[in-house]
Amino acid sequence: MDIDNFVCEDSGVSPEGERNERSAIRAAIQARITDGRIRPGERIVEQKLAEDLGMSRTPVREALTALMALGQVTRTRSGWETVDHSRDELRDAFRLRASLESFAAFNAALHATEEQQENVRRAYGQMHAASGRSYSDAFERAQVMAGLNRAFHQTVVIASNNTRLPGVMDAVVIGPLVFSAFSWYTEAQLERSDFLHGAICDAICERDPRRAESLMAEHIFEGWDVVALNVTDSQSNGHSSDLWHRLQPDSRKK
Amino acid sequence: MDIDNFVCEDSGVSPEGERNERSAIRAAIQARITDGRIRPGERIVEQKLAEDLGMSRTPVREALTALMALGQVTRTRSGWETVDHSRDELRDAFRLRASLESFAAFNAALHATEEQQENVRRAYGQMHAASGRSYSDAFERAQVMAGLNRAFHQTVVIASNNTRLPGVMDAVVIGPLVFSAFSWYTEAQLERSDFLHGAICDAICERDPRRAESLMAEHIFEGWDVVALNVTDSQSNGHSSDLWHRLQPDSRKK
DNA sequence: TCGCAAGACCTTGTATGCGAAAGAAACCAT
DNA sequence: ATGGTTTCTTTCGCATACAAGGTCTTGCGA
Repeated sequence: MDIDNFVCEDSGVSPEGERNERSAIRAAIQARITDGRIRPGERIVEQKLAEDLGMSRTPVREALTALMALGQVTRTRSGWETVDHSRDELRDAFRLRASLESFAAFNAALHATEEQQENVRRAYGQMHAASGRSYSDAFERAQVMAGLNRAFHQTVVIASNNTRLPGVMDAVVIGPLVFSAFSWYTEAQLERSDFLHGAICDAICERDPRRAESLMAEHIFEGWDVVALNVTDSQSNGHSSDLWHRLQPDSRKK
Repeated sequence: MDIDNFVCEDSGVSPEGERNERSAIRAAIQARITDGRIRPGERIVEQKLAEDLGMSRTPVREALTALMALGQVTRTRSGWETVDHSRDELRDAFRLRASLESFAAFNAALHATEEQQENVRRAYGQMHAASGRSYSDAFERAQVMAGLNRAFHQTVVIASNNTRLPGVMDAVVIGPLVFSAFSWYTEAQLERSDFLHGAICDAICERDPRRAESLMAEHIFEGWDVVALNVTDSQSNGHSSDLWHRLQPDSRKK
């Protein structure tokens, strides 16, 4: 099997309902969407994708169905395509995410175990370190940072100890945006983000739910600020990362 | 096709990504789960279900995949089964739901159009009327009330005008519980619920977000109170409605 | 040159076949 | 009688076949 473990961060806490093989396929497709190899609004042909992943249509189809339930792809009259959110939809998604992640932070501060606190600290530490590093190109930076960022937020969500939450988050986070956002951050904004991560981390470990909650909300809203500045008006059509296409010129297959 | 339009409330706002046929299948299965024809934790055999619905395994499989992404069924080592939530998981789901529906109510109060306000009023009115009616049996009552209740909450969610929210709610509401809950409500509790619905309705129409928010949270939490009293300890195993099995004795197919 | 229509091509939706793996049952031995 | 092993049955996972519907192209006529 030829599945690339590229930005292949598995959905994290696999909800114990999927077996690896299966979620690997989904993750592979998801990765293609988040990092921009499949652009927003682009059509997806089952056969092509199947060949590309070295398998038959059936499992691909299944993965796409799951992704549809998570709101990442849609079915058009005939065919699949990745969703291309309008600016309003993006705003909605961020507001919702602010609400949910605040909830997560609040509960993490309340209920996180020692070990989970440690995980949050570690995730923060890694990201803090990574924001100081230098990178060969913007793509690599975005890739690394987005991955670690995702890990941090996921750790907090898990630390909330709400069994239902991780699954729901998958339906809220807009992959491509979080990814390309990191190519939009200025140095100052990156520092600010890092600072808030640290503060959130502290609030959780000091068991200060209200503080963790409001910090997280603020953090997400500031994320929206960055996105809002960079997303063109209404129908976004490719708001997100052309990064991959700009930086990986070899694979410009049509 | 032999799909029953029984408790076949379509997912409401079909996220514009599914076509009727498809969502009808999903709804049919969902209905079987919510009203207890398929019990929590019960195994699902693709072939059986397919025959039962008068179709092949493939579309059934697809529907199940979608339901898995929504956290309503899981894949075991080999096979499907409906999720059987532990008491803790149910608590988590209700807390999350409280958070999300508060968010919905808040935004509904802020952003609902005139027409949407009217829809909320109407949904409340219908449920208010229905709680006065008399019913032939407990099953019918639960069925009608659960349906209208769902409609009311869905209307509020839609009135929030957050495009992302309806889809997310599907992953949070535990079907079987909302259904059987209505067989647990005492007369007083039903009245209380009705009262809160009215208050929520008012708060939304008077554009009082904070009030709508806290009322909704309270409403959900009180819902949890009822559930908490009726759900047996940890691993629930059939906490929910045996209603269907008790009241529809003819279809006791094993 | 442009518009419309017919045809070819492509893509999905559903059904079905087959191999593999899990589960159940039966059987043997201790 | 019980435990372990072996066989047998069930059920899924994946691949593939075929039909229906959509899309694009091409060709003809105005």
